[in-house]
Amino acid sequence: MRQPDHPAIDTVQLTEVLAALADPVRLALVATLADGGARSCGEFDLPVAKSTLSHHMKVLREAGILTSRVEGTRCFVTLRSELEDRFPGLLDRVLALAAPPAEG
Amino acid sequence: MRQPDHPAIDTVQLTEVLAALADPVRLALVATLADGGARSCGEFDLPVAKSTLSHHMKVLREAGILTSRVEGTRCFVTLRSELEDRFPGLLDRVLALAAPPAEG
DNA sequence: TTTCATGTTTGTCGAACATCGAACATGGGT
DNA sequence: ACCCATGTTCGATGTTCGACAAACATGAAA
Repeated sequence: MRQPDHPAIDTVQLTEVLAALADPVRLALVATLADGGARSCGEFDLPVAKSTLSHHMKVLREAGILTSRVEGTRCFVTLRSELEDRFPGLLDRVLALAAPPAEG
Repeated sequence: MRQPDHPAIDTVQLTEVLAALADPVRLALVATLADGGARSCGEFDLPVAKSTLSHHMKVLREAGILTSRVEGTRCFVTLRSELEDRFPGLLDRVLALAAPPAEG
């Protein structure tokens, strides 16, 4: 597996980021990564086929939201820290609001 | 013209709001309303046909982002203040980041 | 009532999207 | 070399989106 390309963070548009986050599967995916840790793609427990998951990863990567790193036969993803430089506070806010109510 | 329906703010989903904002025309539209004032639909200077504009208004209304009020033959729109209750800080953050660089 | 202004609704189009399964590519183990 | 695990890419399918023009609805003005 070749290392995937990541766009220069300056070229990422706000509407592109919003569109990437405007999907339940992708938002759940990003929320899982919110602790800053890395995950292999297979670790996500989402109700989609692996090809679909791969697609969503690509959308998030191209929106500058996460980075992929290939290691052996696995692919680790992390939130892309530069997104905070480009759109300060955006992801934090969205993730805070996307978080489960956490009451009771 | 009948008064348009607005969804109960509790029923609005975050992904729906994000999707509504993830379009350049709609984002520009919302940014114009950011001063809190009302505008009639015709006041917006956007490069789309009026039917298209009407469609975008509908999307924003159904996402709980703005309210429409019909007055005579005109239709006034405003940002919907309850959105702030539902998703605190979201619109502020997005609009701050969408704002023109304002340099020079 | 006829006309005009302002929006909305409807129908249509092509583009983009979400999803899947199948096929493929790659690397690690045995 | 062979097999398995892990992802990616491809092709197909159905849905949604954004755009427009045309038709409609409504209210105000003449």
